[in-house]
Amino acid sequence: MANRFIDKIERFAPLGADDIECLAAATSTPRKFAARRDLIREGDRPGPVFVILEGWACRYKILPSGARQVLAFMMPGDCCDLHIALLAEMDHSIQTITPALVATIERQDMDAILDERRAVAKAMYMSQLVDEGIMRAWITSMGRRQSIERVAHLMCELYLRARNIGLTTESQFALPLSQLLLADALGMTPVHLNRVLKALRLSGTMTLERGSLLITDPAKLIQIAGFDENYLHRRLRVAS
Amino acid sequence: MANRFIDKIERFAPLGADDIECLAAATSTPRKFAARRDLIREGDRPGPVFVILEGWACRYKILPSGARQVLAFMMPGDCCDLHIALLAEMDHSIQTITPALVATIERQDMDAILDERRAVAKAMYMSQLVDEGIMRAWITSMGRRQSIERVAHLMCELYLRARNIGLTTESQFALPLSQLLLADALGMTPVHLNRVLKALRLSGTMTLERGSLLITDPAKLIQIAGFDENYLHRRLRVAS
DNA sequence: CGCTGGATTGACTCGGATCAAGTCGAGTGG
DNA sequence: CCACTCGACTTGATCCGAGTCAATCCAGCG
Repeated sequence: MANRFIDKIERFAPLGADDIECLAAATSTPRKFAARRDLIREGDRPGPVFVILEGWACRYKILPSGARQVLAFMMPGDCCDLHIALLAEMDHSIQTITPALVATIERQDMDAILDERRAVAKAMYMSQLVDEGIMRAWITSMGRRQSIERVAHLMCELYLRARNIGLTTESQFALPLSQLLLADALGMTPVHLNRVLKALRLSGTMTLERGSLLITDPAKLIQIAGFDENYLHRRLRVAS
Repeated sequence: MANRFIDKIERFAPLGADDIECLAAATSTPRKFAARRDLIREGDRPGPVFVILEGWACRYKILPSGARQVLAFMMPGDCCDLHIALLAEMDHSIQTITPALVATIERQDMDAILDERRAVAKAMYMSQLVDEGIMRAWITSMGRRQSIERVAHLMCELYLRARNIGLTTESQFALPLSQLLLADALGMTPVHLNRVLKALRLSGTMTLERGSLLITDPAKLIQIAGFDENYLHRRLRVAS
């Protein structure tokens, strides 16, 4: 049975059979969650590290006004901050988007892995650095990109991440995110997002429908987004 | 001689005399940099970890259009990602804002410290988690806050961070950031930022001039910002 | 003392928000 | 099998926050 977390981590640094076994053991008893279920809420005391094995989740914040800002999308293989247990309180919530299979790693186990398994620790730190890079890209998008560029950029990011874990076929992949959720991630209104998606569709760039994204003109999408193809993958130092 | 980095780190976890000595040694040969000098550029191979001892710096990205997005402000005591050396290439640049005193910690030294000094490692991980929290707050600001709220929120953040390291007097502190730089951080135009600052000044909330921020009505500033006072400090788990 | 880069202000434009109706499709129950 | 409902998606009309363009103003300084 595939473990998408191990698959992903393994891409960052070569792991020994015992490393893999150790990770497999740590994530061997995942739990099933329904869609739209909070795994942890803002204000909660952080517990174990969450690892998404199947399905999608997101980090988000709710503002006093009631507005929601999605901070990150988590797809199979993703996990949350390694040292999260050091904080007294979550500053954001994490919620499933689709039904999901989620493993948890307790703090001591996590610490033990990071201490004793250097290769695993290295791979996981790299993964975390990539996630930070994604956050920086989001800040850049929200601050300095027009809405159509922002949408295109996010789609590039999600496509590449999905491809990295083998979830794409050709230039298409399952993207189970409602327009409302995407709008909350992109800092725009659902109405305007809808218009932007229409424009992208009419220009023959990409089509998002029935939970699936089809990129009809990758070059154009990348050009609209001003996407730096290096940003998610080639930046990683090859085994040093 | 005060070492603002140690002062800051020490607030996160109790350190032994030997821990402090070790950090002091690691940052004992800082270098002076002029203002507006890149410490490292996007595309560069990451080197040592930078530690700002005196002065201000910022992380930023330049878009193909030439627009700049500032990703973070670094003040005395701040340092960049601990595991930065794992990446093949920087995805952003770091530049001094004012003349600055910057120490560097080589990769092996950093690894050794994180390995052997558990208290130091813990404190530094907490510091990094706080920085990540700040990034999430920035994403939230850019996505879901009006410009005046965004400005107020950033000022609250900077004030608190400055206060934490003892750089404030009453409700005032040195803020050597030009309106242009602030605009690039807030995702707005300098012209509009100027108007927002004027509005905040006229409403008796705060005044930013000649490199110094004076908060005349803290309660009002917090209220405009929708600032969660917990977000930078009380979230830290007290020595566990 | 003129130069230069930031700060300030005004006039005008525009991207995206808001408000308000629909439309469409998957369930659900009669 | 069809009416009913509910949530997500669409579309049109209008408004407004923030961007753009273009002058000044001003302080530090070579």
